[in-house]
Amino acid sequence: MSATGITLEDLVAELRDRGQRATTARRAVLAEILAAGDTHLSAEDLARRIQRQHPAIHLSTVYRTLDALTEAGLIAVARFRDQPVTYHLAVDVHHHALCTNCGATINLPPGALDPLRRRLRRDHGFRADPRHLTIPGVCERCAR
Amino acid sequence: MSATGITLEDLVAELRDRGQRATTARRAVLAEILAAGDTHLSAEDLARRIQRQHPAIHLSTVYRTLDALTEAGLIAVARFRDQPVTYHLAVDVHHHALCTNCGATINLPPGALDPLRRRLRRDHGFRADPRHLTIPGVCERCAR
DNA sequence: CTTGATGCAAATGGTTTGCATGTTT
DNA sequence: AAACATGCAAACCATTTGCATCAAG
Repeated sequence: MSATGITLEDLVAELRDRGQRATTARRAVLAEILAAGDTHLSAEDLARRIQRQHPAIHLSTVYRTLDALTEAGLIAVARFRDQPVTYHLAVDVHHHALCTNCGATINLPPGALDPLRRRLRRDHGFRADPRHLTIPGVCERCAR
Repeated sequence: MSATGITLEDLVAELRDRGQRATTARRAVLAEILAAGDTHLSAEDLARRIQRQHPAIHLSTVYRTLDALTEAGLIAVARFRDQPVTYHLAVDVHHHALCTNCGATINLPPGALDPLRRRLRRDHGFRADPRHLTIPGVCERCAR
């Protein structure tokens, strides 16, 4: 499901296109997020992993980098419950279902929420913007 | 839309039924949440309001009370973005849409997400539990 | 060389906790 | 009286920020 053929260089190029600098820290963050596939990582997760290779890269830099990458549209944010915020590649992934038991993530196709959006619009005049919506529940394996 | 005929005494009775004590602080919190109707209040919002009548009730007590009431199923939690967590009556309100512009809340009928749940179940074996889901977007008035 | 990114340490802000005391049952 | 809730101050923890230094364009 995460077999997008995206490479680190694609992401770096994209970053440059948005007028952002491609620094060591940013490459490292992108590389780890790319390597993580569907797994969602917190800022601290990322810092720990990155520091195996680049001990000098500071947690605060990771936070600032994550902000920059989010702003650039390369990565997206997901929150759930009390857990710290997590990040993942934004490439055409729009909604998630998150297993509250094992933490597994299911990426939903971009249109999955369209019927709901239409209904909200029609019945309540409400323009839903569910780009970063995470739906809690229990995944197939955990359901037994 | 918040014209549920629920009274403070209903809530207090419910609380007692769950084996919890009906203290001044808990009554005060329930009263404010009830008075707030569809508005979502943070712990600090509630503390400020409560302290107008009961200056001695401490913010930490409000937090502990909110935990207790949530545990008892009387109130429910909603999160959005970076904002602090907010609380509202749990009585048969299951999903929300929240205007990111003005903060207005739209309560969706309990079945509003059923089609989505069915699809997730059928296509991914995923049992969604969207009890506390809050859908961001822009409400009718703010859309112009 | 100029602008923006980084490391570090310190600050922030929402939330939680330990403990002695007060209140509910 | 026993069990539990509360007030207060202090701790926590994820995240942010100020500032001097460093690296990318």
